[in-house]
Amino acid sequence: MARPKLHDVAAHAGVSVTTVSRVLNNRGYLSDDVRTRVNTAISELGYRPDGIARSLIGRKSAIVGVIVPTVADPFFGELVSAIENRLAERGYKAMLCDCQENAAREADYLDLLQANRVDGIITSTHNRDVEGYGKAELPIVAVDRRIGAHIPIVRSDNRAGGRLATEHLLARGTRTPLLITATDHAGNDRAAAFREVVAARGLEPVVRAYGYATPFPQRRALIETWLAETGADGVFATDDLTALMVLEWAHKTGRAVPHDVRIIGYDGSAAVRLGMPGLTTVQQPIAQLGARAVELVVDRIEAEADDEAEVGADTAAEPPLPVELRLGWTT
Amino acid sequence: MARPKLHDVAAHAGVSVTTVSRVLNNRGYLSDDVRTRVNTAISELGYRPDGIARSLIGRKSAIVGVIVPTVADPFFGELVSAIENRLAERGYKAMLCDCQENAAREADYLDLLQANRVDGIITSTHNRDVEGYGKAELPIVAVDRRIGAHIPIVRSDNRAGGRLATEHLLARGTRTPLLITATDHAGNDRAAAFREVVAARGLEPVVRAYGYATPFPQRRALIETWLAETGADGVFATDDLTALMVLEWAHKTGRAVPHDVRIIGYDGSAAVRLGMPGLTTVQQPIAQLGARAVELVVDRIEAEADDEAEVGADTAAEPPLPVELRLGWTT
DNA sequence: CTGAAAGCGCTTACAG
DNA sequence: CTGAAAGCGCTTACAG
Repeated sequence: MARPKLHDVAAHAGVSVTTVSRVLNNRGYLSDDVRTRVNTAISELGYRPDGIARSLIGRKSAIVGVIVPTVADPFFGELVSAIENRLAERGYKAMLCDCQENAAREADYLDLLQANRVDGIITSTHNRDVEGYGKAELPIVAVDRRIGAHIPIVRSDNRAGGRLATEHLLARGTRTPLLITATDHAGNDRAAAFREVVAARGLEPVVRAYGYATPFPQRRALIETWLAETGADGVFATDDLTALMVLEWAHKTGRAVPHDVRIIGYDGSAAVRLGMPGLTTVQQPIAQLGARAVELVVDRIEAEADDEAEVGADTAAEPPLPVELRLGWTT
Repeated sequence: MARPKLHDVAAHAGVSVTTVSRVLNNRGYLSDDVRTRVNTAISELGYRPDGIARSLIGRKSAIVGVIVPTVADPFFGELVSAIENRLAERGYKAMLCDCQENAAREADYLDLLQANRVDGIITSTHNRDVEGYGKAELPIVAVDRRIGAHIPIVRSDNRAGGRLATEHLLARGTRTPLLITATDHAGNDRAAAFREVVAARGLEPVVRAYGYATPFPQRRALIETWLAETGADGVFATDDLTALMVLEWAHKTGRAVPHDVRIIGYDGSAAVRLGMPGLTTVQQPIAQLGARAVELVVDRIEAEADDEAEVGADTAAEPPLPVELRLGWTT
């Protein structure tokens, strides 16, 4: 038979659909007899409630939208994996939106997710100025990204990370430190920390930014140009993939690492740790970032449903999670 | 005002809800006047149809479930990114199921996806013998994985890839080739090709399998043991991350690459190409794999909806997509 | 403790 | 060319 519905279960058990629904949702008073009969009917028929119909009523879909630049990037892949798993533990599903570094698509996705009645959104893209987050009337949590005054941000301690990396580079004997980052704007705490620490030693902070949207081949070309041009003997890359590009350049051009040039990355995704454990890097607590974002968004969803007092009006001030220096042989 | 509904638009435009629905779906005859008034009302109210309600009627949710071991792995991350993007182009959303290499969770997900009325499923995990795929009554497509007689498989040419890799290793002067793979079962075409090519040269094929479920630290330990024990001077790893672990071991133990040991990987994900372009590897057409899987599953979904003749009963025999040798300095 | 009825926001025959 | 009504598969007041 086709997929059984509530009606079929009710007929099979000899009760009303109301009663079946109550057993399913465990609400109201039920005699043990009825409960048993209904449960038997459910398993005999292999009944599974229709999530769509349920969503239409309660205004809960139990789906959270997850917006990222791209899961092809190991950092975001690991973050999404952590998010999805924590969501599953809390009974939610993840609708994945992979923006491919494209701001226009992000705005579309925001619309799409709301049309599909997701209960909340976790967003972690690099795009600034995406319209729509302000207007959205559902719980939103940002991961390492500032998108609006009232949107809580989950992040790790970028300033401490930037400081750790830079101090380590200098401690290893770097005289001409270079920072390579994606975008060098005011909110870039890793860059800010780099500048502070370097300047405090009386050295000159040199910073180069490749831009998120730059395709990989050009990005590599840019980076190699900067390395040659600056003659840096220590490089802090604010993501591991860039650090590995620097390492590759050193290999190609016959520089000894760390003797001629010291290299430190940022992120510490499992993939990089596995494939290139020798890379010194600042380890972000990726799983914790994901889990914390889920807690915040789900707590808000459920608080709204319960009509409770607004959950933590000050969650926007989440304390940053700790980072850790992971030593390899590249420094 | 709260989210506007069809009723509100109808009132605003002075027509019936039926008419608004027809404008929305562009079906039946409509006078231009009515069409214009409705469209105006829609934009004035900022109306967006409710996807949930729509799904409940047409039995289409426009959601496809995507089941993978984990997007934290760069290969699967890139695959999912490609899948999600092609799905978006065809008007579908992706519900992500990240199994964390856990067969039990995969079975749960299969259930969950059906309860949420996804229109189809793309699956690409390593688990064998997951119950439920046989019983599922919706379009399913597997990526590089055999799960049932009638489930089409999208894959690249593993046999050719295995041959390319092995021949290349031998051409570079390897005398004692070692294959490191996840599981050494009959369906592993890369391993089969390795054995064939090595045996044809009168050498002895040595094969070691670490098992998907093995946690990373143990995996590394295993691999290092094998490398020491076999004294191999050429290693073919059937995934790039493992190849990078071999490279790291060579570095740690002072082996020169490729002089003392040649190393070739498999997959060629963008992340690895970017971070470690020097790795010789067999490049899979990851984006094409994802796109092709989407075409197959969406074609089937839409054929069912149109009640057309069964789409390609023989799609299970999809020809494999071509792979390519990518040369680096590790061989 | 249990059921009949209304309704979630749409679409779709069926009339007109 | 347009509308009134039934229905998608559930849940939830409201009665009893």
